[in-house]
Amino acid sequence: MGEIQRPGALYQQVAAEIRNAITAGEIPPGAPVPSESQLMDRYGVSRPTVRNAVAALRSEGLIEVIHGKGSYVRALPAPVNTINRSVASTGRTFSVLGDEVWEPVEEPAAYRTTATAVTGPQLGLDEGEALFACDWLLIDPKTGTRLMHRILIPFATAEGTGLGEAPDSQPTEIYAALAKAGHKLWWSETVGARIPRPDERATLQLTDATAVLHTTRITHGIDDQALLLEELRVSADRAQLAYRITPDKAPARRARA
Amino acid sequence: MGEIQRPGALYQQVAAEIRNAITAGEIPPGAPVPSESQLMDRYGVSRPTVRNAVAALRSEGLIEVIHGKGSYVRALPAPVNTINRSVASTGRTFSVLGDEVWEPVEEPAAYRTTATAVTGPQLGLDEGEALFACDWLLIDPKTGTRLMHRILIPFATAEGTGLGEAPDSQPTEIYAALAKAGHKLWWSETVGARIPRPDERATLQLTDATAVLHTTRITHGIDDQALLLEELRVSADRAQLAYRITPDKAPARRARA
DNA sequence: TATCATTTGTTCGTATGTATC
DNA sequence: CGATACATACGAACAAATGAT
Repeated sequence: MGEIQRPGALYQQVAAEIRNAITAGEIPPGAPVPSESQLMDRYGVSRPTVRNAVAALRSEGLIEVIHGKGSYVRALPAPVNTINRSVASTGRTFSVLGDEVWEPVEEPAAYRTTATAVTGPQLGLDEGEALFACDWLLIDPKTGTRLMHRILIPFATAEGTGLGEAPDSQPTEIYAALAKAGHKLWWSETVGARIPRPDERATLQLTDATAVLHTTRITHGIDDQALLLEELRVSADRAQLAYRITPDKAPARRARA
Repeated sequence: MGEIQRPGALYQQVAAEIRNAITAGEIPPGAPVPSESQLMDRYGVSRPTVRNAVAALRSEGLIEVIHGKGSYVRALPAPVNTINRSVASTGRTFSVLGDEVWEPVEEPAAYRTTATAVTGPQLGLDEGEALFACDWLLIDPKTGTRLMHRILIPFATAEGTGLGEAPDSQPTEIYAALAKAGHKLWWSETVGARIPRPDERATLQLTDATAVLHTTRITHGIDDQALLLEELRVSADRAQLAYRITPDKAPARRARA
């Protein structure tokens, strides 16, 4: 690191110096970043300036700060769970593939709720219509990765399948019940990500500067009718989602991606 | 908002007060949050404390701060591009579906590179083996959403298809060339997210507190051989990805979602 | 167990720079 | 130009967590 002369705010210059030292490998992953007082001496700046620089690197996810101990370079290629979102079927039995076994952290919470402006249209319901719901908090004991799963079952779907009595069933069991009721199933799924809300940060035990992966899966039956909505939330630092894509025999519209 | 009495740091109590006012709808999206001096008076705290609280809400993505003007509640359900990652085919012609037309912002950059510790195994190559590569920066003119696309073509794939001469081809053209060479194509895709690096924040024009969606698509041909690697990066605030899932006729292993 | 030095966290005060209107 | 509002920077003090004595 050399003397500071580059443009911009002081704290950004300090942050850039440290950032360069990290990306250049001078401070390897896991190694401690100089303490605040050392940085004050090194760059001749005040403590607020140093803390501002450290906060910037922290929000970039480049370093981890431990109260009373110090700052450390984050080992970025963290262990990752790959969650396979494909579905396999043998007749009317469905299975979700993957190398992980997700175990409940707490008892599933089954309750009733109503369709919102977001979930209503996806399920073909009006806002305010009643739904069965069940929330799971799951963990992969091998890696400690936590996962939130929510399932919404419209009354129309529950009728005739007995799902209203057991809204805390596993998705594969629900798929089987729907297939038994005569549905030929397929799924549409959207994937997004965002900065976690405080409550998500707590329940998923997320560290600083981590995003949340958020998927919404709609189960479709006969006539492409929407039967079921599942939501999945998981730390983007710990997990990624996997899909298998096979070409559809659909008419082409526009190209380029 | 009432007087501050809850536990925790002062700035966190202030942040919680403002957060509650926002989530309760007292300050609707787009409306200004009280200025720093107003918050100082309102809660009887110093300027650094107020700034700390505002910084917290800012990093949560709850408010947007404009220098010299004020802080405003972010309109969270932002306009979203839904990028359909399915592939349609009619014979040897492939198309990528979606309502957007992505246009190049700048000329594509074609270059040669080598397989890394990450990309090598995915393509079945040793680290350091040479590759053709091409980077695109695309934009959806309707929404202004930007998108980074990178394609990696191993030499083995380029041979016999003439792709080495035109590494800046569209993916659909490359798919067609591979199908013409006798490959029956399918794709595997992984989706992750992370906090953007400073350069990604600049090229994708990301605002504060936005994550980047990151997908890696492998094109498979005969014998499930890996032929091609595509990477996609896009603002998680602006875009989500969509997949279609149909059940595979594969043997079941373990259940539980 | 208790104490102490080190390090980060929180809070106050104050001053000046810069962008917006 | 001036008023307002956010950005940067310095100084100072005490609180809280950590690790070693």
